[in-house]
Amino acid sequence: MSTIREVSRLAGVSISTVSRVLNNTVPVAEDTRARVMSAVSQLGYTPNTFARGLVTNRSGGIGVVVNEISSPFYSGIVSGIEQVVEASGMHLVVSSGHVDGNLEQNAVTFLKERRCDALILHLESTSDEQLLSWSQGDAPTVIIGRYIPELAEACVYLDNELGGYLATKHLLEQGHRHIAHIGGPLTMKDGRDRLAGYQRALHEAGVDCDERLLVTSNFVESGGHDAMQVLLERGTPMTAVFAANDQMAAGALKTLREHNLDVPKDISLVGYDDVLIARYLYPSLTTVHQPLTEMGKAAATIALARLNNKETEVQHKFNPQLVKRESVRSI
Amino acid sequence: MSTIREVSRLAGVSISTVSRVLNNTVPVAEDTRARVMSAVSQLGYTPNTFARGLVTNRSGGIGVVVNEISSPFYSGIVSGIEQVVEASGMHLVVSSGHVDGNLEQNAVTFLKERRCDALILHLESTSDEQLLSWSQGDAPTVIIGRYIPELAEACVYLDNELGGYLATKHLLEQGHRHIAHIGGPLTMKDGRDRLAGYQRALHEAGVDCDERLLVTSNFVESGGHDAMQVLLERGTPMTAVFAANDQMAAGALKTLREHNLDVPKDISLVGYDDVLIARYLYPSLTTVHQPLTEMGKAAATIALARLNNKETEVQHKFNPQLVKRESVRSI
DNA sequence: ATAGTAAATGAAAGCGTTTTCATAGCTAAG
DNA sequence: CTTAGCTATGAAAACGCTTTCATTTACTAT
Repeated sequence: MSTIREVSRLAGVSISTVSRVLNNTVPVAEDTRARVMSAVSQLGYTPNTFARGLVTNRSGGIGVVVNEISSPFYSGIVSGIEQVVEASGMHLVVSSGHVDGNLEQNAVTFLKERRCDALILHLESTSDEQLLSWSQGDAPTVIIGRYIPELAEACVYLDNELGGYLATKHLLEQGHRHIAHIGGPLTMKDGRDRLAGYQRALHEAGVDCDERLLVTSNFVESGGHDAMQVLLERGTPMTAVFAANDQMAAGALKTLREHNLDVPKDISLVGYDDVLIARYLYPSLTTVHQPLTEMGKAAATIALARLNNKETEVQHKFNPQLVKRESVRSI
Repeated sequence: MSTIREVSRLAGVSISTVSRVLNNTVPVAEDTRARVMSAVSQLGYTPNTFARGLVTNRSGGIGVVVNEISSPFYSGIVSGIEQVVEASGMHLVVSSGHVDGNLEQNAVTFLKERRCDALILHLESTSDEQLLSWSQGDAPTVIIGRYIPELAEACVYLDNELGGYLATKHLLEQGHRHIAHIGGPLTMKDGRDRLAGYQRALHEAGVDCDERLLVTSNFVESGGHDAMQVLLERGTPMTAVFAANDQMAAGALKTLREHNLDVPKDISLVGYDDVLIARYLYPSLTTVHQPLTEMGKAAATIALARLNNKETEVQHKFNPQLVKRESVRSI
């Protein structure tokens, strides 16, 4: 690896001049600039990141923490972040939280130690207070999937209450009156908000909110499967189910099929997230779409803007959208 | 941020001693070690990565290039890599190739400039020669999804020919004789190998390889959809289809449904990859499973071993496995 | 007792940049 | 013709660490 000194010797200038050419900080005479550039390409010189970082205190890395990269939900977000970050010549350092609170903490600490220039976090088991304290640190911090008033400018999130409302309202409009809800864990804000939206839609329509039509479970396929089982065993009449995410909907669909119930003929079904499987299920799933990639892009844009002390007009609150497919019928 | 100097002052020792305590390089008297450690935690000191890297020439980062993080296929691999890398106290720097050859090049160059200690690559549009030349560089390089004889020790790959063989053989065993194949692009080795396995199985069973039952297309849903359309239009009799990946199988399934053909009653269907959707499709898809996470782990293990000049016994060639679900029936 | 050796520690060089400050060479104003 | 004010460049400090080499101290062996 060649150094800036070798370049300067070959070009017959001082290392300061080489640095200036490379960083475009100060005007340099055209011919010296040309000599330097030619020396650079002759030697195949690339600046040493460490030396540069030591002086500038910038690593060029943006740290990202999500629960689990391999989930379609998170990888959609990461993909959006990546596009923006890489376009700006920086790079992505990824770490997973794996749902566990301690691991989330570790992941963040880890990235901070690695001197990431900014952090983009989607955390579930970490308190608002903790996030607040992290945000005081040197590295600009952007939070995805949560709204914290004190950090409003640093939050990118989806209106989950609205999503729940849209899903339920759609079912109401199709004539359904006995609508069950398979909710996510109430410990998670996403789960609570979607439930709240469900309830608001029912109230607005003057439909009673029957407790027996409500089950909460985990955001995975088996969670939906079990929850549907519970609903059927209760025997409460229902014509539609709104599941708080697509994987739960898929599980519920399986249970219904096991009971020889047809979707949407016997029971209509709505999911949430619009991940890939929603399109592939049979019947394809009516669900609530979240602009994951867009949200990732927005988060990255905010992070970069803060890093460079620039102002940006970026959307913070994203709206979910109902995607109508084949799993709902009107009655 | 506190520095090693402040720690040394607080502990009443020299900075060399602090460094020695922190890196465990040389024995240090028990009481001095204790004094140093207490100073470290009092100040909340963390070593500056840049300064350390400048001396050691190690960044602690492992670079990963895949086509597209948001695809379930790649994120499975990345997830495996991450587990191993993070357990070793290093971190992951991720960059996407996005199928395009130039971008793949860029991504690798980018990571090399970032002084990643090792690289793990899953590339599609890059030649073996290029990979070979990259492997000569300072950073150990591991290649996923390809076998290059000169780099045998650095390759982690799946026996795709065997996978194609298993899928086809299964259909043959169920009594099928007219088996179509929706292949991937023949420019991609994966596509060619799976096709080869398909042909070998047919030959072994003494079944003619009818050209009219062969279509190639792109590894996406619409590719499968179109390819199935072509097969049906040709009108060649067939009772089963082997698609070269699950997404194509899903597309084919859609086409069949549009033509009121039932799977598996009228046509049996086998996919490849066993990504999440395979389980969720209706009927759930018989497919060929690849141990993605395991392969990622293996790749990371090799990279770390090379980095530390250690020997490891790691599996390089992984075997695919047939997963029987509901999309095949015997005739 | 004394030389010799091992163990623990300190001093200082060096890693490759960026950046501040100084200087040399000009141009324009008085 | 002198001097102030630019502009382009160079010299050198600083960033925070690891590591080599030197030094001190404490022991062991003669």
